[in-house]
Amino acid sequence: MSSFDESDAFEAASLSVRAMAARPAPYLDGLNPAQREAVETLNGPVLMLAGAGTGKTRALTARIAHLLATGQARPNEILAVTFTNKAAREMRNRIGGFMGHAVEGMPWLGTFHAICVKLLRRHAELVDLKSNFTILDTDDQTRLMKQLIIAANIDEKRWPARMLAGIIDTWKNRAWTPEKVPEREKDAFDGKGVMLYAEYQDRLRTLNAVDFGDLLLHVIRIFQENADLLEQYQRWFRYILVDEYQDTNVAQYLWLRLLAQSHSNICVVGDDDQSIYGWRGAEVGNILRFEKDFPGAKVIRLEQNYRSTGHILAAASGVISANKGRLGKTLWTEDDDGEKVRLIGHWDGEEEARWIGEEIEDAQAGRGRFRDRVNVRSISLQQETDRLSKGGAVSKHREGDIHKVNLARSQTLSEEGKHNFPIPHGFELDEIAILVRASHQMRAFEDRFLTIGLPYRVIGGPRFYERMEIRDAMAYFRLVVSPEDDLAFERIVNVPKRGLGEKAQATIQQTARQHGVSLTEGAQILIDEGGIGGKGAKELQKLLDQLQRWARMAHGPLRQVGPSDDLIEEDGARGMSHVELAEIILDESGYTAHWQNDKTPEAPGRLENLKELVKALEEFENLQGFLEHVSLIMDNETEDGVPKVTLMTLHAAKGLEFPAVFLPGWEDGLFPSQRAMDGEGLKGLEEERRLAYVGITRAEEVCTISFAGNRRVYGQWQSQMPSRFIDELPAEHVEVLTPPGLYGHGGGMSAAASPVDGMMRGSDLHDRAARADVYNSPGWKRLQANQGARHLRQPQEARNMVIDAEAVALHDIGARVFHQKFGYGEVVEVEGDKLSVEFEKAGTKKVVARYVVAADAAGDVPF
DNA sequence: GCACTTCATGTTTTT
DNA sequence: CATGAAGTGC
Repeated sequence: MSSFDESDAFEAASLSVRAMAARPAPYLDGLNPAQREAVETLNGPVLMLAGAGTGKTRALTARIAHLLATGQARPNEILAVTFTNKAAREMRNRIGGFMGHAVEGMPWLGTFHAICVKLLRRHAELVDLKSNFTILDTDDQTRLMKQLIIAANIDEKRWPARMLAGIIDTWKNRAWTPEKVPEREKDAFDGKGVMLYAEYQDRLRTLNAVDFGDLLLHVIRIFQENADLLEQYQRWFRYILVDEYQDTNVAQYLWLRLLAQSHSNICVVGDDDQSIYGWRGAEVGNILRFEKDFPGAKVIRLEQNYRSTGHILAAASGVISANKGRLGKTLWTEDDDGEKVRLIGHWDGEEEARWIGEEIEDAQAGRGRFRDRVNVRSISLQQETDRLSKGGAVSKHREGDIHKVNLARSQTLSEEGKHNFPIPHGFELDEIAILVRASHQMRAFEDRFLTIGLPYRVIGGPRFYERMEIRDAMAYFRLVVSPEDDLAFERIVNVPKRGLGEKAQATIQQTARQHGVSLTEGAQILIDEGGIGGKGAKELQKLLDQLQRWARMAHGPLRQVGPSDDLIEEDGARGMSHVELAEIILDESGYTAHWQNDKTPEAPGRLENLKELVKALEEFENLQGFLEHVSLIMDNETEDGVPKVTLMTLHAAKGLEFPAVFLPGWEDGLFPSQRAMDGEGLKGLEEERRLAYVGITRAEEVCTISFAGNRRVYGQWQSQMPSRFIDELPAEHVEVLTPPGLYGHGGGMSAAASPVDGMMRGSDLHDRAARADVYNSPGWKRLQANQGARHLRQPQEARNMVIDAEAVALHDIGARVFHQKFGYGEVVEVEGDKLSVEFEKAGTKKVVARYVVAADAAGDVPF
């Protein structure tokens, strides 16, 4: 569990304790006046402008608690919409905390999509669907579109399916059905976009399927075409709350407007400065226009920030103030100024990763510049006790209104208000995050952290349910649950290989189409007609039989349909759980074996994932329930309890907070990203700037921004200019650290570095040019002048050299060594200061010699 | 139908 | 550079 989750859990728990003390309205405790107003203004439209870290979720959940506690609404009369399942879950938990018991009901608290699924299952027939429709994910969508593109005889290379998917998605975000796509967009996709869109919708209807966009659009259509039904729901949802309103797209806006227009009891919460999903269809305009859309709206600004120190907040405000057309908020804090935002330039991306790695090690151990760190910070008692108790350093308990906290020196403090806590140590790893603009930037850090054995976790990346093996397995499950799921059939007919190649599959398609049946049935007909022979026919028949058998097993008590003896015997297995069934399916289909026989390095991991999938099944009643769940939920957080540094994109970081944040790669072209600016011009730049704002405001205590003078982009070394956002940082809130790689080396950097490093650095000429760029940036100069550069520490290279000399001498081929992360192994190759080591558990890895010690000296690792 | 090659491509991604 | 998709040869 990450830090924010835990602190929330604690807060919820402690609040529920208060509730039991029978106070009248516990959810009002500790709210500031603005929050309180937001909670108590129940009727009419409310726009809650909540800046970063201003207790938005707190206010939102308290508002719901207030609605319930005052009897204004019953739990099922509140429609509360979020964007993520995580946010919905958190809200549910918090309300539970306020109310002192689990919230029964609240069936309409969820994501837009989850709520729409619910509505659509009820009224599917109104849009020509059956209520058991399947929800396609992006992969299914593109495959389907690819078929349509090929069928329409369009060059699939010039007009790829992914592009069409993107276009249609954009249209759906704007609530454009094929007929409503405006004239100016009609030349999209070689002029065939609209046609393909219409065909795609047709295909979906025949497949009894919808995509994510449809969930919204179908419901909108139902409401528009059935006034009585709409009215019913308008009456039903007496109060509407929307989180992250700045992220809503046109379709979501229309959806909300339909439901809210009768009573206008709609409260939206958002921050225009944190709108970072414009490229995905989010319309900042929705929040900017709210007062016009809902006349008489009360605008409440939450401006007191409880998260970041003064300097951090001021730096963030300075950057965002460059944007135009903001609703405008002035964030302030009672907190101390704290440490200034730290800014540092590096020679290149690797140096940057190396430096951050060392900073983290120092911070973690309370070493180096963190050694004397006694950070006095005003925070709430809960936060502090929670923070410290994670390290097992303190115990905490309550006596009435008094918290007892046993720190190194025992302190007794009253519960309310803020206190100054000396923090006599650095940071735990899970209090540190590195936030990057693009996920490929993570690599440098992963490489580095692996080498030095620093535990890290990557948030985002390929998600669990998007992985090939998981999708394959789920296709099997889908097919068992609904044999007419053609997309699932296509996916797995030949996985594992059954000798059913392109040709055979095309024949199945053809047969199915001729008879107007599903692929499963088509395949059976094909076999019966003898249209397919040999090994393929045999394998196909086997698959079809298996599918039927699994389906019977899935349906519990069997009707007397089993024709053969062994099927009857299988009936004995009717009490079988869906978990066992899943295992059987994966086994008998040969899918497990398929990966067991696979010798690629990923195979073991994939098998591991399959095991996890089966484990995840346990939480559901049956396969159907599970499939419904995963089609909407795509999150994936596995925790092993080891504190780790978090690596993620700025986008993924929205809504989170960390005591220490590193923001690397602030270079023009990277951040702000060139593409964002090319595509959307000023609009794109402003969104990038909001991203910068989001990044800085994630930090509670220490925020470190960095850039590199050189970076390898697509294999080519490029010299980089510091980001224009660096120019926009208000100098008085920034401390410039001298880049170690650029200090005290003269021109002899390449020569002084190790041979390997020397090679990686490229020519001297290039070096000089790049260095000039770094120092010529206006922002850099200004900051230098303002701050006066301070010497930071001994240059990195020089420190390493000494150790390297020892390390290289120590390890020869054949030596048994120990590595902090990979364990014991044997040196198989030596190249300068890099060793190839065959580890007993981790396989063969390249590591830097100084991070490995002779096996018998494993006790005193030199870091 | 499969293994090996060449070739283009290269943000962000709540559901 | 490094990854994935499409193309080529067996």
